Amino acid sequence: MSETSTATPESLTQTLTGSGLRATPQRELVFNILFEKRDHPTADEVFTRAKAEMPTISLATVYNCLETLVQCRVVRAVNFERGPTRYCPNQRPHAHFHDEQTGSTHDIDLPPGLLDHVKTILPTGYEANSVEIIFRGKTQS
Amino acid sequence: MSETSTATPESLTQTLTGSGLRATPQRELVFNILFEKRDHPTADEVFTRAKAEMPTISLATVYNCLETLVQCRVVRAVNFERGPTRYCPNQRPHAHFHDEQTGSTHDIDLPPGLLDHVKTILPTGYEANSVEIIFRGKTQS
DNA sequence: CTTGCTCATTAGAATCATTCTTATTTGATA
DNA sequence: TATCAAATAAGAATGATTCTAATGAGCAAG
Repeated sequence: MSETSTATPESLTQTLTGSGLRATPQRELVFNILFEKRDHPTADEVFTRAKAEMPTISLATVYNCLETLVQCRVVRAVNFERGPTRYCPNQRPHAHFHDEQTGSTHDIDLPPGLLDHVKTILPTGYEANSVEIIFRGKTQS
Repeated sequence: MSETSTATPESLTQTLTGSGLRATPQRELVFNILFEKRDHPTADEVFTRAKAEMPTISLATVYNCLETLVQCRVVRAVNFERGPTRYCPNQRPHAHFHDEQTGSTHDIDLPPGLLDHVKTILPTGYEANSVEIIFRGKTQS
C-alpha cells in the first residue's frame, strides 16, 4: 500500500473548500483531466480536452483553474525550456526526465532522502523550500 | 589554480570559428556582457547593456547572438517559472538558487560526483546527458 | 583589387502564451 | 428569496520570442 501525497478527484473538494474556495465543475474537470492522463499537458491541451466534456468552458477559465490548483498545491506547474507551462497532479516528490527525441516528459520517483542530500550542498544562509531536478536525454525504448 | 570549463572573451573567437561561425563584434559584445556581470540577465537586459556600447545593435541580433552562443555551449539558457529566459556564461557545473523574495538568482557550485549520484536514481533505459537542479527559497542576508 | 556568395545584422511584422478587463453568472448566506 | 462575493466567459492587451525581407560585411576565386 503505497502512501502518496497525491490529491484525488474525491479529496479535491475538501482541499478547495478548506482553502475557502469553491469546488466548481470547471475546477473539478480541469483536475480530472490532469489526473486521468499524466502526460504533462499545456494549458491549451487541457483546454482542448476540457471542451470535449464541457463545450462552454473558456481558455481563460482553464488558466484560472490551473492557477488555483497550483495555489492549492494539488497541481504542479513545470517549466523547462521556453515554451508553454506544463502541468502535473502533484503526487509524491519526483524529478522530471525530458526526452529530447520525443519531447515527452516522464516522472522519476525520488528515493527518500535524496532531496535532503542535495540540499546539503547549499552554503550557509541559503534556505531552500523546494528543489527541482530536471534530466534531459534519451530513453531506449 | 582552479580549473574551469568557462569560456573567456579570448577563447570565444576560436570557439566560434571552430564551429564554422564568424566572430562578429555583436557576438563578442553579447558574450562579454554575460561574462562581466553574472546576474542572469534576460535578453532584453542584455540588449539594454549592449546598446550602451553599440547603439546600433538590434534586439533581434541580441536574440540571434544568444542563441548562437547557447549552440556553441559557451552560454547557458536558464528557465524557471514562466517569464523571460535568462542567460549565464557556462562555467563549471552548477545549480541555481532562486531567491523568492528578491527574484535574484545565485549560482551554487556542485561538489564533484553529485550529478553522477543524482543520475543513479534513473531507471534502466534512461540516459541523461544533462541534469539541472533548481532551488527555490530565501537567503538570510 | 573587385565580383560573387554566404553569413550576419537590422527593423519591423507576426506569433504564441499568458494576463487583464469587463460583464455576466453562480452559489452560498442572511 | 435578496444580497454579495466568488467564478466564469469572451475578447482585448501584453510581453517575449521568432520570423521575414532587405541590407551590409567579410572572405575566396578569378
